[in-house]
Amino acid sequence: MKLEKSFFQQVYEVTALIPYGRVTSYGAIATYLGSKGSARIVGWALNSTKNSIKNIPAHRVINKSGLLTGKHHFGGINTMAELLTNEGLIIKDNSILNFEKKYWDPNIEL
DNA sequence: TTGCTGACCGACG
DNA sequence: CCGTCGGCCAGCA
Repeated sequence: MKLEKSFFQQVYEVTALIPYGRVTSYGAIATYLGSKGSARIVGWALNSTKNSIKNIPAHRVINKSGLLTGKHHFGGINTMAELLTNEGLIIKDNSILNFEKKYWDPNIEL
């Protein structure tokens, strides 16, 4: 299959496929796209999602430690945590409880 | 056009 | 355990 889409575009697709109440990591998406070391780019792409008209659940994407590193960029410091909490997740100290159980890996699910 | 930066991750000392 | 560095891709001055 030839995906001539840009790395960013692919990030949007994968992020949009994240099920409700699930979370994944930048590295997982990067790995799924074939660029393991491009985890940073994933975060950069998600930053562009704010500018995008599409409703991308970027709040479901966090770092591999289950830490909400990107909460600063959601307009509000608590915005990301509240969004996740609203989905049934539990945020404690900027980290997700039961992260392993709520973890959604595109490499496995897709 | 060149160079720096950014929501990360893994390796090394 | 903690600090530092390289790699990856795209946007911007």
